[in-house]
Amino acid sequence: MQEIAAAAGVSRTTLHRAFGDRATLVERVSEHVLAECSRLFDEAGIDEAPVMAAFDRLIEMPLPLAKAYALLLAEPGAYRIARLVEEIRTQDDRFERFFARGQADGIFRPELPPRWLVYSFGAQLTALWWAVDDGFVGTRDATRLLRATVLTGIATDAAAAPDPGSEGKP
Amino acid sequence: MQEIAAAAGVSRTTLHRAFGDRATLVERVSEHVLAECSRLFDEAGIDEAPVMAAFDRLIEMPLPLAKAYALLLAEPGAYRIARLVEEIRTQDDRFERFFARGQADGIFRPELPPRWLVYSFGAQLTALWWAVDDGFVGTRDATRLLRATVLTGIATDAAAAPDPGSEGKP
DNA sequence: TGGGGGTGGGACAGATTTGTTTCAGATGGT
DNA sequence: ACCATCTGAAACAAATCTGTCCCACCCCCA
Repeated sequence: MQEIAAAAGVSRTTLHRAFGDRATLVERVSEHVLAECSRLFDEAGIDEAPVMAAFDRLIEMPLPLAKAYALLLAEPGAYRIARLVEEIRTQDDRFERFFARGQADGIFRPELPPRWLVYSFGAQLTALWWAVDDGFVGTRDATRLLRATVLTGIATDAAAAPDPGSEGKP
Repeated sequence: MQEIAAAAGVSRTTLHRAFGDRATLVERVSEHVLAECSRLFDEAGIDEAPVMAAFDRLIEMPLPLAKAYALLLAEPGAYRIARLVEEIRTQDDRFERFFARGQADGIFRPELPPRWLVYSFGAQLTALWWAVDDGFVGTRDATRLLRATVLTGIATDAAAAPDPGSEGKP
């Protein structure tokens, strides 16, 4: 509480006046993050817009939201609030349907479980915020790097298709 | 402490006798995790073995270590121990050199900063543990999914190369 | 000049955590 | 049976955290 108040630039007293209990504080913050996330999904049109276009809008998500979402998932107290757990599950399911739709449309590889894509994408989004925060990635490069890594991976085309079996050996 | 002791199946007293202070406990555990990680890097031969072979050995890393490493990075107290921070930096640099070597050998895309590859790979490794833990990914599929997602991404070959410009439109 | 309304500092009791000590019981080797 | 060693339960003081007061202060508006 002391640290939170200090980070927010207010006193512990004010923090308490604004949110009351500690439990209600995490609840309010979590609700806000989830709602913001849902709003971004809406704006990107992940339910109905063309998959690749929605994907491109999605990866421009503001990084601070990714940070907040990661911190929310890292907060153990959040999992004790049934409504929040339910909401997180709902969002995951929604995101999973997006990837499944992409697979049906031939955009995403069908052999990868859509649920795994949710995890993988989310993890890389968090990693991107972290890398930017640590100063290793510029804000300008962020979207490009995320798009490249998520969509086409890190291997070169030559290395990714070793079936022809004619490269790499001296 | 109470929870840690319970999770370890011992009493709080024994935990204290074994590690003394709480600070020294996190320090000892962190040291162990870092050392284990370094040992796995050695075994995989990330400094000198052929890049793709080392990569394939690396992605078979035991998931519990990824879990422990993620928890270590999530522990705020760890960053107050200068030696640990230094060690983490050393490991990151070593891993970054691995990716740079892969780029020099034509295995990894040269346009992605090696440091970002460290972040992206680490994030997906953590995500994989999480997905397995949540029951969405079987232990048997784990390595395959990680390899596919990291190396070649999630897009189909058709969607990944939209330059020819002849697919996806009805 | 005189209030509202919001804010911070300080103080407070209650709860929780932490580190330590003591003692009783279990284990295992000789 | 005996001793060494380890463990857990309980109790304890010290420290920290939490939630709530109260009061002084500041700022803005009338």
